Amino acid sequence: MTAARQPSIPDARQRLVEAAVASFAARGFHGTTTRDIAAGAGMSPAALYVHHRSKEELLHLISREGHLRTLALVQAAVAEHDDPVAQLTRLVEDFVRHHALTHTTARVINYEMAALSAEHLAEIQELRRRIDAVVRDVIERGVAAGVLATPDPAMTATALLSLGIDVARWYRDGAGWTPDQVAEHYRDLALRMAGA
Amino acid sequence: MTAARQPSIPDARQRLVEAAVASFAARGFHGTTTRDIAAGAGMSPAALYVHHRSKEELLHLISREGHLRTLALVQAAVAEHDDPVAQLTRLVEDFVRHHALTHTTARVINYEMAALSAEHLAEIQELRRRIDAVVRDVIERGVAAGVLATPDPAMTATALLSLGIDVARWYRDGAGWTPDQVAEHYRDLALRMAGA
DNA sequence: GCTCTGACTAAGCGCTTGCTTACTCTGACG
DNA sequence: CGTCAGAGTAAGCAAGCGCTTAGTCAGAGC
Repeated sequence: MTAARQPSIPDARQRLVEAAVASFAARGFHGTTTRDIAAGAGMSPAALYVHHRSKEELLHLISREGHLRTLALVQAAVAEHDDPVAQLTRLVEDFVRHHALTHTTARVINYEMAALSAEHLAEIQELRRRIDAVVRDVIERGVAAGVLATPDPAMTATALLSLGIDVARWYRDGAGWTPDQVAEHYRDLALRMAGA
Repeated sequence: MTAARQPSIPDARQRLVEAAVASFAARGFHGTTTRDIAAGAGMSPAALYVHHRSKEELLHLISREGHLRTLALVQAAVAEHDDPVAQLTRLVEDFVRHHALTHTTARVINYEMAALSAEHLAEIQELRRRIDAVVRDVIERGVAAGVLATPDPAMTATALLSLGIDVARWYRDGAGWTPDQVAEHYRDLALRMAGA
């Protein structure tokens, strides 16, 4: 009973999520119709409501999974090393590469937040605070240990996150730089910014 | 005839523009209705069409004026000095302060571009290329003169512009930092990034 | 072979959308 | 005082919106 629906349901459900990501990224949440999403998944308009409660719930699903993945990414970067400089190096490189690689999803989760319901928005903002705290903590520990130097660690943390997030806005596939090239250059910029 | 309409027309027309900026920034272009805009300007829904051709034309007007102002800002910063380091210092400080001060308008012109018509989008992208060229040129001249040092001036220019633009996304009035504080800190970050 | 479950859809409901039409009103001009 | 231009509006149209209803159909279980 529970095993029998595995091959069928997740596939269609996931196809709808992927079509929603593509549409939301291209035209925004309010510029996307439920018919766009269903057509993108090769289904009739009503099929969306077989697998998801509403258009907003789709956005929430995309947003929550994306933020959880980003939180896991920054936590993993910090867990790998003890030295704040090594942690920051790894964190920025992974964060930037991730935003270049998944720029379509990243665009949705960072620029369509205003379309979330009040409760869903609050949940997402809590995840963002936790991501923010990890980055700020790395810089504060680095400054305390004397291996980093910046007059305002909180603002420098904001700038580093901002720099990484905004990659999702301007990055284009196959136009100039690869995700690895951007990640490496940004890693060096970040180390300079933090006074390593 | 031409002088007589001065006190009346521009006022109502401008009020509609300001209401559109507020609505577009809060809910996005597609999330804003023409009734929202008209109500924000204290008028009936039909009044919008007395002063503007369409909702999209309002966005175009806001976008063009905003980009022209930003272009003028970066050109003025470069015109003030001969030294690339002094030019970059002034440019980043003014650019960032401007994006913090006018974050509502800046949010619209940077994050609602996809809602423009094909022709209007092309016009705006040309303005953005010119803004980009000014910043890239400053860094390239600085590197050539040996007063700046970065392995990829074009990517560093992209990062600096990105950092300034993204201020419009996260900056909140009266929450932590003043526009001047952000401008000063970001100026110092920029000089480190560019290897001054 | 019959039943039942669940993925999927054709049709469409009630509402909102961007924009228009046909009108009123005010105030400047001769 | 009559005319006329232009700011503004009440009412509404056609189209599109998110979502629902009532049903079809394929396959698994007995």
